[in-house]
Amino acid sequence: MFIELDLQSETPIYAQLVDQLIEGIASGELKPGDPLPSVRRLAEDLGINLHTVNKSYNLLKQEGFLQVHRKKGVIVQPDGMPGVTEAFEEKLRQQLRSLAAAAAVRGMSEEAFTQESRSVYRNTITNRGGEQR
Amino acid sequence: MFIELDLQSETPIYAQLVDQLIEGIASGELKPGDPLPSVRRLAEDLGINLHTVNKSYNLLKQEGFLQVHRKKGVIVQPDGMPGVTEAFEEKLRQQLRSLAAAAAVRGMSEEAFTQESRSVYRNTITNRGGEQR
DNA sequence: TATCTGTTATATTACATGTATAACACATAT
DNA sequence: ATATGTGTTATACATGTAATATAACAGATA
Repeated sequence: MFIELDLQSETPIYAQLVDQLIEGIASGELKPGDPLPSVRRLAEDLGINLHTVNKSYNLLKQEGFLQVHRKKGVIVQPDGMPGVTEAFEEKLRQQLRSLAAAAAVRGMSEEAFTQESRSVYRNTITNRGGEQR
Repeated sequence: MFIELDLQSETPIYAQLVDQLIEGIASGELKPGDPLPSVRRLAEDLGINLHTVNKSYNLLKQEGFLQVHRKKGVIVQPDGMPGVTEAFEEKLRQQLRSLAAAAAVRGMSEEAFTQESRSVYRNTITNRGGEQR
């Protein structure tokens, strides 16, 4: 599992980590039941603090993407991922609204925006990391 | 121009304001050359501080969506909006990647995600809750 | 002259982020 | 049993951001 953090980014480290773990699950690189590194191990590997990793893990646990087993440690949710809840749809729409408006103002067409969304979705669930085009 | 702020939201007030002004421009509710309220006026109307409005205006000015005229005050960019820059495309893709992964993990199909994007784009550039213009 | 504009400066409060130690209960391997 | 590793919790500290509060300035306006 590749994880690349940008310590200069305005996006918090714990949020970058959450994003990349979700992308790992979406891409199939992380499968249900797979173990994740311990908070101390991953923190050391990434050169960050234990509590920052713990915060990410807890957020993912709270959303139902991870489980914590006293025996197996932290694993990817093996009993089915959370579905498309009303809360998620609302958040998705709100974020898309912001992106769509910024795109439209800059002259990006409906088709271009829609195709970009489709393209990103495809790259998300298949390829990872590499550049293309 | 309706502006609704959620003071309880985790999204900063200045960012909500930036978003809604861009949506106003995208929808056509705000047209190039249109004047915006003064920082003091808008701050008072919204019940927030002058500097918060000023921060939003400055961000929008810096991105090229607003102009500040010594005579006309703050107006919507009359000389053509910024286009689809490389920096914007990169930011758009990064945000879409996060959304697409979260959607995919929850079982949202490519088609559903794509159609949601298209739908939101359409609602953005057309009518906004019964405005006349 | 008095008022309004954006702008700048300073100060303060509150909160988020990230780090740093330390300790706890539980499980596991030697 | 002892040592080690696990997630978890508590406390503390430094830094930066967000938001507010006053105050002042230069330029435009009525």
